[in-house]
Amino acid sequence: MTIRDQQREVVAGRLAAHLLDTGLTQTSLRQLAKAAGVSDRMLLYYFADKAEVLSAATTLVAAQSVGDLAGAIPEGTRLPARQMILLAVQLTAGPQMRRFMRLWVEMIAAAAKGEEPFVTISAQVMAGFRQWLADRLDLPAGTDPGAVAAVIIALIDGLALVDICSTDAEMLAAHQALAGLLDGT
Amino acid sequence: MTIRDQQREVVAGRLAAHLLDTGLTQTSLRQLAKAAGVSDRMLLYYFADKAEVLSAATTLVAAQSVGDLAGAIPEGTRLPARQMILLAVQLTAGPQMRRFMRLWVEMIAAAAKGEEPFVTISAQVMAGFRQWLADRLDLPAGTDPGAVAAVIIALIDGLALVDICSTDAEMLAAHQALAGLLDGT
DNA sequence: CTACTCCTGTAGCAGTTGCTACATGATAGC
DNA sequence: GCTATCATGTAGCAACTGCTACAGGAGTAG
Repeated sequence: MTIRDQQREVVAGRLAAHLLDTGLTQTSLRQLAKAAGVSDRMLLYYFADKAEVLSAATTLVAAQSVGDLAGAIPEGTRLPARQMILLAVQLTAGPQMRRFMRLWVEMIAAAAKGEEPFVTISAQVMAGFRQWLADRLDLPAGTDPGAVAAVIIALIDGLALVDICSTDAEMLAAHQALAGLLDGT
Repeated sequence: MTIRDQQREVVAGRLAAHLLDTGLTQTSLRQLAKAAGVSDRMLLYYFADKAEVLSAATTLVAAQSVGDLAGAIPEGTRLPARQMILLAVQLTAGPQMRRFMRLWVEMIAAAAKGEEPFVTISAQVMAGFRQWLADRLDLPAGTDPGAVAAVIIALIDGLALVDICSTDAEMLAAHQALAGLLDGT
């Protein structure tokens, strides 16, 4: 492994943390280089171009976050939709995961603008997460697990969207209301 | 009313259409000016700065879209949560409203980055829509209408997010799965 | 010792950004 | 007719953008 390959990993790790901290607000090459503790010149030596830099950093962030999520759900768990929703909402509302959700929203918006690498990566992460969730759902026969997973993801991501424009108190009330909706049949 | 005031309205209208078409991809002053059919110099004569330009255009878009939505729901209607969800999903999935939802996602992401005028406007639109929806919900006593409205908005907006990263077939299946979830039980 | 590849810093280019200084015509009040 | 405000065009500035050309040091193979 050359120095270059080592640095690629080190830099990607630092940029992953940087993106979790700042979202996509500080993503010029010079800002990224500063956050990674290298010169912008070297950033483009380690990676081909800006898209590859962001690609490496965001896939790493996504992998870490999926890992965190997976760690909180024991292997082999299968839950009915309602309980999965409650668990997922609870997990993603924590301070750690909340930062990722905010970044995730920004990534999808960038994908909506057609910006690479976000179009590609968002689609991959979304598909991966949908599959991951579908495999852990316990559904009635004849139900499409992928489609139900998509709905659950929509609710989770939607709450992250609403969170951006709301107060903490409003979010708390919303979480309670959701529990009530799922509870009272 | 001075020419300036007239132009402010004309330009805002053209920019509203422009934003619905292109999202937030073409939002430099020169690009906005071109879309409005004026020079960038004049854009900054009509409006104080870029934030005010975008503010005028986005509030207009939001007002128009809320109007469209309101037109599809007769005055005085009150629906239980499940039916409201189905109706809202159906309305926002149409080709017209879908463009607004995409723009809306981009606006919230810009708000997440702390960009003005999106922080202010997103919060206003979100609060207004939540109130509007709460007033049209028929809920059991003791339930917080604003909180339930927030959950419904989260689901609607979340579906728009998922839509960005998904195929049409996947979205169709998701809509069916949602109907199934609300129907069963 | 030489040549060659890997690594890294300096400097800068061409394009875009938001915004502004300045000049000029038009119009209107007196 | 004179002055003052409104309206509009031309030109440009300073900052930032992604990216690159070039030079040089450091180690290594022959």
